[in-house]
Amino acid sequence: MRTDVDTDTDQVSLAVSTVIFALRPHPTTGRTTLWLPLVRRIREPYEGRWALPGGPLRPDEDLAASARHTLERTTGLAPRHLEQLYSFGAVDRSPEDRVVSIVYWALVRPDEDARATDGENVEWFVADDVRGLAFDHDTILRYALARLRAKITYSPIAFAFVTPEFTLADLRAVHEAVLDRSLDPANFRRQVLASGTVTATGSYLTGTSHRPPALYRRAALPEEIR
Amino acid sequence: MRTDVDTDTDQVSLAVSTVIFALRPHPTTGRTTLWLPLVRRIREPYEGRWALPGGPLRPDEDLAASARHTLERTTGLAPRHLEQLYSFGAVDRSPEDRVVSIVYWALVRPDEDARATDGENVEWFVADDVRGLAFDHDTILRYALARLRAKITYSPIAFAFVTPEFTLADLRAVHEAVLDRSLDPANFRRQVLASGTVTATGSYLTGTSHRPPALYRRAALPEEIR
DNA sequence: ACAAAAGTGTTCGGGATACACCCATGG
DNA sequence: CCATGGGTGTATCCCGAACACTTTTGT
Repeated sequence: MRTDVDTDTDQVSLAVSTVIFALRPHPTTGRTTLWLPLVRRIREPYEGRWALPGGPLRPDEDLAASARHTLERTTGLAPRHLEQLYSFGAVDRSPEDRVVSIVYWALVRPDEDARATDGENVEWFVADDVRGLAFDHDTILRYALARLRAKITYSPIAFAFVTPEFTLADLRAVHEAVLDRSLDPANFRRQVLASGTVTATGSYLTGTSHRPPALYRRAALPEEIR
Repeated sequence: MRTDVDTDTDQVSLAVSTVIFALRPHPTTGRTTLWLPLVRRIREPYEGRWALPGGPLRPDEDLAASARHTLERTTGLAPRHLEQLYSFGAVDRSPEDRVVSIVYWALVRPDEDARATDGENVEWFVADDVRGLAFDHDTILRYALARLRAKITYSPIAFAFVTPEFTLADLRAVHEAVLDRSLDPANFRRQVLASGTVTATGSYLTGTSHRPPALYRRAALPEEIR
């Protein structure tokens, strides 16, 4: 039991990690699903294991800024959605030293993540298939997945996964990929239009082998919903 | 810009603070409302100002354990509900030094908090009237209040405010106090009973000047809802 | 003409709301 | 017997789910 807390504060270190989600086709089924980039640890503990990208918090940067730096280092891209997930601080979550991790989660667009080439120690995985991560990162990933799937049902975060102009089918495909079930096109359309979160651009997407769908843009939000 | 992160980690210190809510009658209106205990700062920065109870995280204790210790020191009581709220880490939230605070929020019962005598530097305040706290604690308190009011509508956290055996009127009073509006007794009853979160004890509360209300207990939860 | 997806209309059922009304106790 | 809250019944509205049906393009 320590008593000299004030003179010995460096025993607890603080890290910021990020769960980065993107949508890509599943390697076997072809259905669009959630992927995330992981980094291979190059030193102990858990050397050689995959882990969430992260790093120590610098004294001169905010928590979200730290998460953005991590994401930039990993994928080379700026997230369209970045949000604090939870803080994990169990005493034994890291062997030897004591580390508290403040975890963020981010969403990036498929057209963006195409530019993100895998580095030598960075690789993308199907989120639901990931197991055996370093530290308590399995737990963190499950938690992030649950949060994403819950939040997409009541919050307009699906926009982070589509291009600035999109069809309602695009938006529906995002929901279907995240929730892993099909949704009624008619009802989905009505719900989205009724929510007032989209505005029609007036133009239509041509080149499809069927009726051209209307293009929409995200509406200027009168009241921000966290 | 620092580069020797590993050898100089004590520049960012980590604290755990707790927003503790209890229900008490409002001093002027008499209506039951939310109160919380605050501690007066006895040193700089913000000396003399009121602040949320908290303290540095010890290397040997988990985050929630740290919050419990703080709460025990302040009110002398164990919370019936303790939950992580959010982590605040803006660079300028504390002058001079850099402090990241992981904030928890707790709910205590009125019959418990009666035993919590105010210390010389501890005082209870009406939550909605509090302003001018130290650091960014005003922001934190607003955030906690919003979270509590949102969460009570879809999660059975009201039990944390009532005794083990309670009438449905007791439970309704909690909701009304937190949301600050009256609820239809008939509909409230049906919703609670339909939710399956309560079980009738079979006994009734006597001594009232009207029909004796049935007493209920919290049901054993088949599926925990966070 | 046909396929395929866009887009519209309609029905059905469950849950929330509002409110009338009866029940059981103390005074 | 009256006041007071406990407790039940019920009509209404709204919203989501299900699904039939029309529209508009490419091939």
